[in-house]
Amino acid sequence: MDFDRIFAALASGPRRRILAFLGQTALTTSELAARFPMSAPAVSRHLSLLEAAGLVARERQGQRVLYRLERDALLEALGRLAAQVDGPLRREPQPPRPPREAI
Amino acid sequence: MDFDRIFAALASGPRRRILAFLGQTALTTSELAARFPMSAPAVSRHLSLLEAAGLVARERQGQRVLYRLERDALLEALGRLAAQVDGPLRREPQPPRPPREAI
DNA sequence: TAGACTATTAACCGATTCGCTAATCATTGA
DNA sequence: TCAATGATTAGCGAATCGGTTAATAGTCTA
Repeated sequence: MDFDRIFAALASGPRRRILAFLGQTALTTSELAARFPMSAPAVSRHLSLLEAAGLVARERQGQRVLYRLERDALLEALGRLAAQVDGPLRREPQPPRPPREAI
Repeated sequence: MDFDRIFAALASGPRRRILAFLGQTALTTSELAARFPMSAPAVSRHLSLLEAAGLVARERQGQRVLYRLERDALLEALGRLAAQVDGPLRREPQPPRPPREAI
């Protein structure tokens, strides 16, 4: 898992907003660009970065490219950082919980 | 809550490692610097940034300055991002859970 | 296959980041 | 009050980021 790349990607407000949009529904580059005060090439580069981090997946549909959120990758990264900073006292073995509650 | 500053702070690997150390125990600047292949001024600047983001708190003790992790601020930020990207289907009202499990 | 449309890459620019060393500030204690 | 110690700030250079416009690539359709 690409921890460094993921948190580098999350450092950008526009990228986090892109992720929030994609959390609602998958969107194409131009659909996203229409929602941002930013050129399409700029959006495209943010998406490339997010894809390299494994936070979004792309799927070509004809001329368009549809992006969707890789929700599990993001939640796993957030959970892993949370675990890292959980002090020893809080890291005592706990009964496994179902995935949704694990993060 | 300083969302932008927090995720900007988390973009740096050394800073995340600092947070992991502070998750175990509070440490002074020089104690941290001894654990990193980095000069004390560099560590100090990372700590200033983390403090500005509200992720650590400083407490002077004589000539030393002790830094401790602001665990709740970090966990709250991670949780808030997680909530932002949780699609509508997953955002259905849920019974409040105790703080530790909320993240 | 030519043209239209979507997406990406290239090239550039200003701002920021991140490390360093040197200098300064803060505190203690002789 | 001066010297020692720990922490921070200043100032510098190399690298990266984030946006722009222009050029290129990929895909559909007439």
